[in-house]
This record gives sequence, structure tokens and C-alpha cells, in this order.
Amino acid sequence: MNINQATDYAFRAVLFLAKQRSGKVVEAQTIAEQEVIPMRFLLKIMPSLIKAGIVKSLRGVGGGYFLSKSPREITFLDVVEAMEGRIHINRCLEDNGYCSKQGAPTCQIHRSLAAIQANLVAELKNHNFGDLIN
Amino acid sequence: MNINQATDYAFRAVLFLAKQRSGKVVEAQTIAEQEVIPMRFLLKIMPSLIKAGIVKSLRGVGGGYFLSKSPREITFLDVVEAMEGRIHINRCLEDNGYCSKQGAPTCQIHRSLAAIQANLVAELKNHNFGDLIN
DNA sequence: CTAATTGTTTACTGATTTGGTATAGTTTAA
DNA sequence: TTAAACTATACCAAATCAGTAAACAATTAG
Repeated sequence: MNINQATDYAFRAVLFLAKQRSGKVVEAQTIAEQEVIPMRFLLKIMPSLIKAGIVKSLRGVGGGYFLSKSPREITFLDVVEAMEGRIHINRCLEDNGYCSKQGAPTCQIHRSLAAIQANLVAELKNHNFGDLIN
Repeated sequence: MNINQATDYAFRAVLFLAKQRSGKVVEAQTIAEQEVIPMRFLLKIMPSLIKAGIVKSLRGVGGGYFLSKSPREITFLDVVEAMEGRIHINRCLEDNGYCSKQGAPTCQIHRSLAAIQANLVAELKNHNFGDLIN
């Protein structure tokens, strides 16, 4: 029931970029040093944020990363999903959800967990990076 | 961000016991068959529910398991914590929380995740097994 | 054009967790 | 005392996690 280390680092990288003046390009090494993230690991994490449309990058001299939209438009859910995919608090809630009992449609546990998951997703969506920097 | 298979099985075992008439002792094999849980695995799971005070057991002939309190008094949080311990959605929220940046007290991410976690815990506490059997 | 700089991609690795099985032991009723 | 039931512990293969490494691609400076 937790986020993994890569997601934790991703939160910090996004927050660090959100704190820069708009459009400022920050190289990986700066983020890694300031946020105490292993450089190589950060370099593996960033492409996930790019694919999710949260961050953009520039290569070559003077290159680096910057947010692709305003911090207020980036939610905690966006970052979690960028790193870990859609949230499913139990296997039975996945798209072709597996259950050894095959009882999903009528399973009371399934329904309760679905409600709990929906609440969690809503809560994650309710936190954005704009609120964190003011 | 999910519960593990053992916890899923634990939910089913508790619900199955909750559906029995009060005080009925059910042997492991019956639970395993009805809920489609590998017997040996179930036998390893049950002691966690017993230690958490959710279930009681009787050994020997005619033995088995039964709930130690009313279904309404058993929450989803109780079962999750019985199986996985206290919920921490990120390492920094553990008792002696680790953070490579050591910035927990002033970290905005930490504070947001703490709020999200508190919401999740409250939601889990809000679902009980009494509601599921009526 | 070339070299230096910066991100991208993919593969690899050791440690830990997960999901489950096996074995030996304890308790209890008949 | 024997069979039925749970308990404790050890074991195991596969997957995931956290991180490292190396080769590659793009860009800019000179």
C-alpha cells in the first residue's frame, strides 16, 4: 500500500522544476544534487514524466528539463500514474481483473475496495504542485 | 499502491466467517474450498488475523476458526493492518521515516502525502464487515 | 566538421518481497 | 492412542525494486 522510491523521486523532481521561474531549463545533475537523487536513477525516471506530458526536455549543451504546463495543472495523481500506471489497490480491480474466485461482479469486497480506490484517486487528484509552492 | 494477495485472501476469509451463524467454528479446508484459497497459504495467513484479535481458533478434532467479535466491529483497516502492518504510503511517513533528503519536517510533499494517507486510513476504517453481509 | 555536453535507451545486477509449498510439531476429541 | 485439526518454521522460485552501466542520439560551441 505504498508508492515506490522512483515515484518519491519523481515528486521531488517535479516540485523542484515547479519552483523554478517559468521556462527555466534545469539539467539533470542540478536536480539530482539538490534533491539528493542518484543521478543515473533520475535519468531513468525522467522519460516517464516526459511520456506522461508533465515534463519536457532539451538535449545537448544547455539542455535539461522543464515543466510542460503550469504547476497548478499537475496533480499528485498525474505523477503517480506517470511512474506506476493506473492505480489498482487490488488485482480484482484491474482492467481484466484476476480473482481466483471469479466472483467480481457480485463480490461485496470488490465493491468496497472499488469505493476505497475511487476515494484515493480523487484525493490524489485533489493535490497539485501549484498549491505546494505558494 | 496495492494490497497483496495474502490480504485479499484474508478479506475473503473474514467475510466467509462473518457470514456464518455466530459462534460457528469453520475448519480451514472449508474456507479454502469455498473462497478458492490455497489451503497451505490460508493456514499461514490465519495466525496473523488471530494475533490481531480478529479471529480465534480451536485445535484438534472439531476445531477451526471463528470471529472473535461482531462483523460490524471489524473494519477493512483492521484486516489490512493485521496482514501488512501500519499503512505508510511513502517511506518518509514511517515511524523513523527515511528520506534521502532528510527534509521531512519542512517538506511540502511529505505533508501532502501525510494528508492523503490519513484520508485513506479513514476510508478503510469506514468500511466494516457488518455492512457487507446485510 | 569535430568535440564536448546533455538526455535516451536498453541491458544488467544484487537484494528484497511475494506467493506458495513442505515438514515437523502441538492440541484435542473420541 | 489415534486421527483430526491448527501452529511454527524453513524453504523455494519468480517477480519486483533500486540502482548501475554502456552505447547511442541530439545539440551547440568553436
